[in-house]
Amino acid sequence: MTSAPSSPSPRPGRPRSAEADRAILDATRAALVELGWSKLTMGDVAARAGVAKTTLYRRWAGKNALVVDAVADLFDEHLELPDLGSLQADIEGVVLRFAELLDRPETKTALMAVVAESTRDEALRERIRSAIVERQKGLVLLGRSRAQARGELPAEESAGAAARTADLIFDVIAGAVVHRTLVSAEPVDGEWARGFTALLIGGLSGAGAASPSA
Amino acid sequence: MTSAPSSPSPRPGRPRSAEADRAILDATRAALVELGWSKLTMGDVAARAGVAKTTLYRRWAGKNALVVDAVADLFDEHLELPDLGSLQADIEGVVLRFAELLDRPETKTALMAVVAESTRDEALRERIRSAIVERQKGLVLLGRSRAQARGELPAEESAGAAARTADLIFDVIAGAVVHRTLVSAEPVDGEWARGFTALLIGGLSGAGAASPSA
Amino acid sequence: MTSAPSSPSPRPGRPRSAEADRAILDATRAALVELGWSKLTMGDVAARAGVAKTTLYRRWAGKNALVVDAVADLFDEHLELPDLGSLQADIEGVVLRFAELLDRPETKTALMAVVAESTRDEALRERIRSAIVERQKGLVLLGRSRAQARGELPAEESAGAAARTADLIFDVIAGAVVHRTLVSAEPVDGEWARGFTALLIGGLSGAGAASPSA
Amino acid sequence: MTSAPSSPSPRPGRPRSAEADRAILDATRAALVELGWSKLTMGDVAARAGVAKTTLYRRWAGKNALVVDAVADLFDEHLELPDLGSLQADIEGVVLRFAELLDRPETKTALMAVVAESTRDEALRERIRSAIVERQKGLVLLGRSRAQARGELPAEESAGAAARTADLIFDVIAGAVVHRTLVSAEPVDGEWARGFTALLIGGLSGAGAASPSA
DNA sequence: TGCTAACCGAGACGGTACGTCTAGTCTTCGT
DNA sequence: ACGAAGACTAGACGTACCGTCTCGGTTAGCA
Repeated sequence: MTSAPSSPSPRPGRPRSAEADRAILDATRAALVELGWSKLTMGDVAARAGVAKTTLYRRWAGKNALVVDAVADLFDEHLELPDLGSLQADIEGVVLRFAELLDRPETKTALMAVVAESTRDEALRERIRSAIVERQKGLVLLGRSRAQARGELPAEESAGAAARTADLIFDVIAGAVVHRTLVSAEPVDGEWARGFTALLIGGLSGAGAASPSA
Repeated sequence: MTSAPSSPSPRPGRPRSAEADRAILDATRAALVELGWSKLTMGDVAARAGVAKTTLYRRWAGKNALVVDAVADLFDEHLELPDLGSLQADIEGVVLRFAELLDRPETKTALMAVVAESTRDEALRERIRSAIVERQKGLVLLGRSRAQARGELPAEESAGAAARTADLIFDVIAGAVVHRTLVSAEPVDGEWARGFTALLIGGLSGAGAASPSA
Repeated sequence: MTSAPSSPSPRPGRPRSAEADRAILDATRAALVELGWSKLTMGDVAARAGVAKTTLYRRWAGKNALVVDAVADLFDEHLELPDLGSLQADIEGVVLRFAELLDRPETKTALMAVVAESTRDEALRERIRSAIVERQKGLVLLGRSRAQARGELPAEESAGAAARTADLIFDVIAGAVVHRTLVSAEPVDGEWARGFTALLIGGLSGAGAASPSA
Repeated sequence: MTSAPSSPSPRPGRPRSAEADRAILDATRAALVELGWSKLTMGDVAARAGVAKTTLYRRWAGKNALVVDAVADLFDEHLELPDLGSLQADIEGVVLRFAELLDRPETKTALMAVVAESTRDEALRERIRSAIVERQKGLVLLGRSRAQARGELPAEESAGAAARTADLIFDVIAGAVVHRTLVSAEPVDGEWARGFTALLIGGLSGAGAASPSA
């Protein structure tokens, strides 16, 4: 399946390791596209990757962990925040990028499934948080600091309020896009993104609303 | 939900046991609480309900459809919108009620799972929409018309814009609460609800935010 | 076969449909031909006969009893012993008739199956004996008395010996034909029947062999 | 019986457990004794053998094939033909041994059942023939050659006649014993064996009985 | 003519077994 | 020491029949 490496390593160890990892994650994504989460099986992934099931279980604890890693790769590649010059453009941009990512069949079917599983599995929840959620949240922080630098948003009163507001904004953006895409099953297009962004900016800039005194 | 009540002529043969339906849905909820979505099995539900597996499959196509009906009942019971006197109070109320519902173990574990499955199953998606989503969306419409009657919100310019805005608001509210609860795994308490509501009302009453011309 | 016709008092209520009985037995034979014993189901027989399953169970205890009655009818129709003028011709005739009956798909598949079941079911064994076996054994007795009348066979020494010999001959004839047809799966044709009959008559007429002193 | 031992190269992967095979066949026989053919289930056999159902189905196509192999073992162990010095003694001996085998609960309940199934299943018929029937037929050939060596029976005129006669004798012996035991449900004791043997030897040594010219 | 009892169809019911599938582990050989 | 191959235990899957039951409705004989 894989070319025999010419490296004359004297001890047979793990020349496959890195290559196998990639093949497995690729196979996982391909299987997600074709079969969806619930029909995806470890045996099928192993066969696609040209790898024994043993090898999968040696590296991942199970289906959940494997899929999290497989889709996390996608988030790494596709989530970034180019500076588009204004807060509105930045938000619209990230909304559209995120929606595009969610619309891929491999993420669409996998993301909610692992979230569902994570309600019963603390380790999985932590893995999702570190592999996916925190990276997204970073975008919110980055966007806000840019907007504050541009003068579009006021500085926060305190570090605690800043964190709370960032969490709120993150949940609103990610939640709205996910809900629109997966639950309402309607497309997130330019029009929707503009409407949503207008609503959000209106809320953020309005009357100090985002920092409740309590 | 299962039968077509329009037919006035009773079909021949032994009628289905209404008691079994109730027992099955109760058992499903109990099993969700104890086992969670992924460990729930049809055989276990049947055993808890004191019913044969055949009876389950005669009424529901599978685990997905069964669980949708089981949690839909909870939405029926717990989702309502008492008039609290102001738009802010109404929104905070519905947010807290919805969060409370999502925090129940049976919904927490089941909701994202069936949504995930629905990405591959059109019939299931439709079932979720009619059994759960549309009822929630009704609350948004009700709340808005109350607010308009109170003068807190302006009337919509057109029916199309009204529907688009309602969908947007619905996705924002439901998405934010779901994301906060299940993905961020943080509590939706009074403070968060106030912050979120302030953000939303700010956006709604802000400069033309709710009606993008495009 | 099923009813007790001796009772002169007609029971109150609607009498059982005689037509249903016939339709059920016909349907059973047809199902045996098409499906064989193991694939035959009560529900299928009921559907073919245009009758509810309840009606079957009201008349027969189960699949075994039903099939015994269905094939017993065939034995009634096809087992007789026309006087062909000599012992040899009589035996060859009955062998060929019995073989022909066994070669029908409905008997071939059903007979051994009910015999197998009867090893664990005394009531079924009795039903087979009275409905099938005893009638066949009658043919042996009839054939022997004819042969004795013709002078082809000597009279028996005692009633006990007579009964024992008749049983032996019956088991030899029926057993050989059944074994040839179902186990060896070879045809019982005229040649085989002649060879078998010669063997049997040789044994019967030879040196008082059929009546061991013990 | 299950494997093709011709391949000298050991297939890759974990080899099948020989112990499991033995445990399964033992469990099958035990279940036949306790439950009989019709109540025997694959799941029960698996549980008795301490084996997963999958393992059964990996080796045998179903209940029929499994039971054939299980009873074939008994035939291997218990069917042999010690030289008792005379044709009569040899036949009586084999009749009694065969009857004893048939009287065991595991064979009594299973043999007719698989024969019945074999009327609809060519592969099963072939399996029964090779695993059981041919071995029995070998005994007939052996007994005849011994008798011919002793001068008790004449040599055959042709190979074809020899084969035909052997088949006939086999069907007569096996058929009579089976019919006596399972259909007539009467014991095969020494007296019956003597009577039957006398009948058979009389027929064999009688006037040209064994070689019909046609 | 109406009563009553047993019949009939249809089909839902609690059970049990089926044969398949997947998870995750274990064993063997080859490199 | 690792990897592929594949057998292993365990257990859920969804289906098929079993034999029973509950319906509404029918068909006799008796009053």
